[in-house]
This record gives sequence, structure tokens and C-alpha cells, in this order.
Amino acid sequence: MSCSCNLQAPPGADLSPVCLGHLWMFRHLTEEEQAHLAGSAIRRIFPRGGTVFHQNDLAGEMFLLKSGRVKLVKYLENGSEITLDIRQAGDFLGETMLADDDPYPVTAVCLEETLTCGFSRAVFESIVLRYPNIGLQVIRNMSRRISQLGDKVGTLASASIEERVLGILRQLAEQHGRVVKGGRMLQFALTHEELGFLCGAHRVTITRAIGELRAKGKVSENQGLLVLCDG
Amino acid sequence: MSCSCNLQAPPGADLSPVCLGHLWMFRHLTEEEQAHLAGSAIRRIFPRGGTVFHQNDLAGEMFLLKSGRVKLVKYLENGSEITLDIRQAGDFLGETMLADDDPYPVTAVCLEETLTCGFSRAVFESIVLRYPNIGLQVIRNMSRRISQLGDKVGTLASASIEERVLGILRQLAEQHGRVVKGGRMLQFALTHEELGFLCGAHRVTITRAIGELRAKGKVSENQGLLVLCDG
DNA sequence: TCGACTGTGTAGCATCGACTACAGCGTCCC
DNA sequence: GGGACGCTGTAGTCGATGCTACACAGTCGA
Repeated sequence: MSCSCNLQAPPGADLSPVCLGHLWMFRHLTEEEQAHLAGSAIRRIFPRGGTVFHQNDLAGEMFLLKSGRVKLVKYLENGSEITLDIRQAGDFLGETMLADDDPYPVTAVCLEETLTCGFSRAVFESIVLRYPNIGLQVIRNMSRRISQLGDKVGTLASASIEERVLGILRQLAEQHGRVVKGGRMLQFALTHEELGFLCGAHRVTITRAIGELRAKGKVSENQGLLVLCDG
Repeated sequence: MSCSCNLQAPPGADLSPVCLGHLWMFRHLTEEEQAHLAGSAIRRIFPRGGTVFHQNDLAGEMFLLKSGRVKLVKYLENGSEITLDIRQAGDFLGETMLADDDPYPVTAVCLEETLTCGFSRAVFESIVLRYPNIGLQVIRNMSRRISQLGDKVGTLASASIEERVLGILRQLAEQHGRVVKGGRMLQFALTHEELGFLCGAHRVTITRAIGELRAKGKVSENQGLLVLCDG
């Protein structure tokens, strides 16, 4: 499909080749449906470290990630923070704005330069009403998200730190891993501190746990990237 | 609306007066939409302690709770278990079966006698395709669910046990509480052991934490039911 | 080349919570 | 009444993890 993004983008912006038509979510739509969708999107580029939206901002827009990687961070009352999820091209962002007039429950921070297509709630709802198939795709995506969050709750709630780190790494590998000889390799580097935010644990504890897991042959490292070993 | 459940129910079953038309989710549908929905549902009654579906069962059906209360339990590899959520009349059950051919990720256990309307995936999808408005309602519900699960992850990941218990109680009170003088009261009793499963903590630890919270005036008790105090 | 900075690895102490054990209390059923 | 059972509350031990501090390696830029 041809994408209307280049019409909407500011002159001179370097356009990513990835566009709506390539996203898994819209693969099954007809050309007409895709065109309608693309025509309603507002395209935006965020730099590495940029923020797509802040926790407690009024939530009026949802985003499709067309390229890049974004982490969802929750700041807690007691001053600590936790990373809920890392999302990549093809995923939603801000989907919870569909619920009601609540503010965004998390902050979305770009880990790389990131390209988004945004939709206001009204636009999105009109799209779903007109093309119910898109609604079904969204429902499927959200179903999967709910499953994953359930897994995460299970992992965080009742395991030793070592199991916790392993569980989180498994989930990351499933979402962001690539199959290599002997296991799945994460496609981006994570510092122990970031892993700490993902696991709700202290950085030093992560270092120890990773050391243990490495000694047991459950993870290894390759060019600075973690590999989750099979078995 | 008139409900087709009484036609489908086995003779002699005692029918609950609560039916599709009363569920928040379908309040905004037209009569025709409601009738179509009701006509496609398979009605079922489960006794207290009964199981609607088991973790790892092939997931082919989703359910609407028409009355009763159900807890979602996840059994972990290390032998422990955690309660992910408690659902009541008007909520979904098994919504993750929409994602793909994965099995149910949790077990659904009835805390009371429970009445459900079930839909196969195919029926549900055809309903959404025909009545996109139902799809939107489902999306809104799932959005809210995702927000709640995010809160839960935040609560479980990085708080002391006392904060954790308080956080879980807040969430329960929001979903299942009733406003009373001085706070919100849970509408059903929870043993410390069950709270332990909800918080991922030891029963004894829960007893201590509740004691602390009571001493600080953050919770109190009324006829065996917990009251979350204001402020 | 040097310093600043960031990330990893190690050590030791303090604390929290898991676990076991047991007592007390109420309810239910015989 | 009495016994069985389930739930709450208390005590004490032990191990896991949080936290602070510091050393070392790698990278980047001046």
C-alpha cells in the first residue's frame, strides 16, 4: 500500500520504510481499510530518550509503533519506579486510553528513535465501528497483552529473585528475542539497572542472579547481548 | 429485554433474574443487538468451588458472569499459586482465548454459585463483526483490565509487604467495595490465606501486616468484612 | 593521554519476610 | 457436651535480599 505518512510528515523528515501496511495488526485488512486507517493517522518522530506521553497526562491519543522501541515506566507513590513492558514496531501504545477518561497510567520513554502513528480516541472508535475487523485485531492484541501481564504478575509475586530474573528474561526473549544456536538472544542490550526496574529488584541483586544463572548454564552472553539457553 | 436463557436452560434450573441486558457491558446496545447476543449464548451454572476452566485447558470459549464471583488462579512452576483477580457479575472470563490457540493461562474457581453465558470464539467474532459496538465495549473493558494489571504489577514488584497488602486491598475495594461511613467495605470475606495468594505473601506475614494497618487506622473490620479507611 | 562517566563485579551489614510451631477462639457436627 | 476443624494471632529462627561502599574495566571526549 502507499502510505499517506509522507504527505503528513514535515518536509525533510527521514521517513522509515516501515509503515501501517507492514504491521502484523493490519495484515488482514483490505486495501480500502488500510487506506482509511493510514489517512486518519498522525505521524510523529521521537528521539532516543524522548517521551511519547507521561503518567497522569490526560489520555486522549493512542499510538502505533512503526519503528523503534519504547519502555513503559510506572512511578510509584513510594518514589520507586518499575518498567512494565518494552514495546517495539507493530505494538500499540496508550491503548488504555480507550477505557474512559482516566489519565495514562504509565510513562512511555523511547529507548531508540521512534516513529509513531497516533489516533485520537474518536478517530479510533469511528474506525472500529466502520471496520469491525480492526476491532477484532485490537481485541486479539489486548488478549495477548492481558495474558502476558498475568504471567508477569505470577513471576513477580512469588518467586526467588533468581526465578524472577529468569522469568522476566523469558518474557523478554519471547517478545524481543531471535532464535540462535542454543537459545534465544535478546535483540538489544539491557543494563543490570534496567533489568532491576523490570524485576522490581536491586541492581546488585540482579548482578548476582545473572552470575548464578550464567554459572548454571541458563543464560549466556554474546556480543553484549543476553542469550537465554534452551532447556 | 427478554432473555433466551430460559429456553436454553435445562428444565427445572432455577434461573437468576440477572441477565445479559443488565450487564454494564451491553447497556448501550440496541434491542436487536441484545437479542442477537442473548440468542448465541450458552448458559451454565457452577456450584461454589466449581471450576469454569482449568489452566492449560484448550481455550475455546469465553464467558460472561451473570451472577456470582470467580477467582482466577495461576499455578506456577515452582509449585506455588497466586490469585490474579476476582471477578463478579458483569465481568468477562476467559477473554484471553481470543488471542490465538493458546490454552487458558489461569484456572477459574467459583467462590459462590455462579451463572455464566458462554460464547465460542467463532460466535463471539461473528457478533463483533456484525455489531462493532460490542467490539468497542469489549475493547474498553480490556483496556481497563490492562490498567488494573499494570497497577497490580506495580504493587507487587517494589513495595514492602505492608504497602503490598494495602495496594491489593485498595484494588479489591475499588472493584468489589461499597461506600460506607469512613471508607469502602469489601462485600465478601477474605481469609488471610486467600489474601496471601493475592499478595504473593505468607499467611503469617499477612496477619502481621493487617495488624499494623489496623493499628495505623488504615483498615478496620466490620462484621467480618474489611473496611478500607479514607485518607 | 587524561579525566569523566557508565556499567559490572564483590564484600559486609542490616533488615525483612518465609517458615515452623503452637495457643486461643469460634463453628459445626456428632 | 465434646471433638474436629478452620481461622487468627504470636514467637523465634534463618536465609534471602536491600543497601552502602568500593574497585575495576571500557568508552568517550577534551
